Amino acid sequence: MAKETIAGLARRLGISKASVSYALNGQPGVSELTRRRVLDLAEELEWYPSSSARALSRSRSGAVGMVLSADPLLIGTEPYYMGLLAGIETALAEGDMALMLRMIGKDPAQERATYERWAGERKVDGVLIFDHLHDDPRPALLERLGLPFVLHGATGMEAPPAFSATTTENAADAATIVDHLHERGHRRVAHVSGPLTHRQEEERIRGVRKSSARHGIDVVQYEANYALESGREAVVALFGTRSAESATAVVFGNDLMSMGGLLALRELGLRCPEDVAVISWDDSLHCQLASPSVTALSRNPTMQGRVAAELLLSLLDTGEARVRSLPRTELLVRDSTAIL
Amino acid sequence: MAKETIAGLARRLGISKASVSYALNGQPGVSELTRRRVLDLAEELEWYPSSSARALSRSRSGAVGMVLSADPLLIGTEPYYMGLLAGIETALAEGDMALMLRMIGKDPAQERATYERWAGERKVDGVLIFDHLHDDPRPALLERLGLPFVLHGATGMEAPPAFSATTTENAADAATIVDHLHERGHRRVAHVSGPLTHRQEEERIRGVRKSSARHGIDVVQYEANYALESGREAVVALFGTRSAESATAVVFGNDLMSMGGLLALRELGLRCPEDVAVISWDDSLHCQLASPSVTALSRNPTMQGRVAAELLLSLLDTGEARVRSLPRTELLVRDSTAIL
DNA sequence: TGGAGTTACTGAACCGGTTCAGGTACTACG
DNA sequence: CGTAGTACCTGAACCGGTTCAGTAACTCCA
Repeated sequence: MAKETIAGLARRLGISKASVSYALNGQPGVSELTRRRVLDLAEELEWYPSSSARALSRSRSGAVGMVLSADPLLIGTEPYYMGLLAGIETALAEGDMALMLRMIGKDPAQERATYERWAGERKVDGVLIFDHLHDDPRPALLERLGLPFVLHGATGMEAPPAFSATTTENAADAATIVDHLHERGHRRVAHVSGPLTHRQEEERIRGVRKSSARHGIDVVQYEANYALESGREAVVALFGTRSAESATAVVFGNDLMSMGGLLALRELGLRCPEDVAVISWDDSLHCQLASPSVTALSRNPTMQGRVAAELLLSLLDTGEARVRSLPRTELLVRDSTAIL
Repeated sequence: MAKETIAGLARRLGISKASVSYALNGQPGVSELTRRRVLDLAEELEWYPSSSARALSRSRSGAVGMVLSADPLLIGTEPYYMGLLAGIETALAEGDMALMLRMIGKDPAQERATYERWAGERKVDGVLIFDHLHDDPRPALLERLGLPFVLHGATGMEAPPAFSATTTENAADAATIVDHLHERGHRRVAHVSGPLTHRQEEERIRGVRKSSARHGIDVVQYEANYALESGREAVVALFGTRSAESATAVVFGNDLMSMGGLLALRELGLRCPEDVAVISWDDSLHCQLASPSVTALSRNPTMQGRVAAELLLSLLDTGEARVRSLPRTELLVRDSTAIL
């Protein structure tokens, strides 16, 4: 089973390499008869063109890269990223692109080095990046490297960005959440956000403030870092000293912090939802399984991943940068905000 | 910023392409002085060799593939695979290999097609496979395709397999679990396994039977399918009719089924651990967060992934197939098997 | 002193595709 | 009938590395 090549096929059929290539790629320049003969032979021999040879001559690797930069401990527990990944991969597969995955710690230098190397080696045709940071260095870096990219979840842009991106309706989401809490009778809520270095958090905070003001709701802000433990700490800080003006509801920036918060409430002897209601900005199995189950905003990560990947494919295809806002989120009301 | 090539470097330095190549790859044939000049220039120009050109001439793609074949819904919720992935990726990165990821549904034909294509296109140098099935067609297929592979979690081999694999100590794990239950006073336990098409389940069942017999414990067997819902169904089937001979403890094959089981127990009005104790063959955040928290066997997926990846790297390097048994597991005792 | 051995280097072939610039042969049209 | 146009096909260059065979200079030792 010596490896066949295009030259081999050509020899067997008594035609030139060029004709075989044209036939395989559906390009004009060969008769229908010849094309059929080539395709039939390729199938019969179970032959596929060498991806590296193709990549070299086309100057296209056929792969896109993704750097998952997160605490290794967190990575497995963050269901959002897995859903996103699944959506991205299926969309890429449909566009006949491979996904190259790199997992690194929360080290910006390493992420940067990865992009530099990928660009230099021309190992990927483009990359997907997420977690839009304040003064995010990545767009400029990738621009300089000439590596096409899509920023998933761009936020806080005054004007639409000059690059491809998906955008989230953080203000609308904030309104959904606050409206729900208001309807449930809450007049003083705490908002435990992720780190403010993430631009989306700024936007969420603004949104929560604005919606709350409209309803005459008081907001207490607390900055955490998406980890379970930080959700716990937030609750201890917010409710540890049972001050009279404690909030009656807490909005957590993701599902893990919600879980941490729930644990802390229990430890403090506070009941959920009777004493404190809880609502999560991210849904996941954790929210469903917790007791009480946690009301959550479902962002449908798989769908989001699909949208982002399609954006990247179209960018690679046409070279045209586009911005698409992500599909509507959905509030899944569960026990943690039940009416008493 | 026209893309530099090896020819460009050679021209700038006034030497031949061959010398540049030798210098870059640490091969003999160039003086130390020349090597330094080449390396310095490469660094100065931020130049990296084209991966596709290198892949073509070396006949090595520099990537390994992994097919995640699972219900897309399940994929995000199965923390085991994410941990595994993280371990694999970090080990591969250390060996300067890239990870190519493909996610497909539970469709064996599609998995097979993926391997055939990867082999034909020589897109990956090897693959990692897991979930050893009964009459698993993949080892033979990959052998035929000439695609090196490591089977993660091989089980039920009479003799050590002829290919690279990691093996799990299912019998020892079963003993750990049963011993613990016996110590806690249980004399009749139910074992909710994953599908018997998975070879590891056969081995686990045998192990549980054997250890139980030694302790004079009765075992009820139930075959489920790893999904949350199937854990719930198992409990309903086992405890729905409150027969006198109901078990006092349930062993679940993974964390998701444990969660489903916990929900079902609650619905049936059975208390855990008072009426029925629960123990999970897989640990995860779910087990920690559940109430009661669930005693679980931690398999340390990240470490396992690392071992599997290292095995593949050494296979690609030396061509020598090896079998390594996975590191010891650890029983994390939590509330679901508390002493009353 | 002369031949073997070593070191440093080079030209050219090669990996396996894609693509461009022709070259036939055949059809169409004025 | 001459020529332009088209359909089909080919040889050769090219993508950017690696590697082999060969050459020149220099060392070493009998």
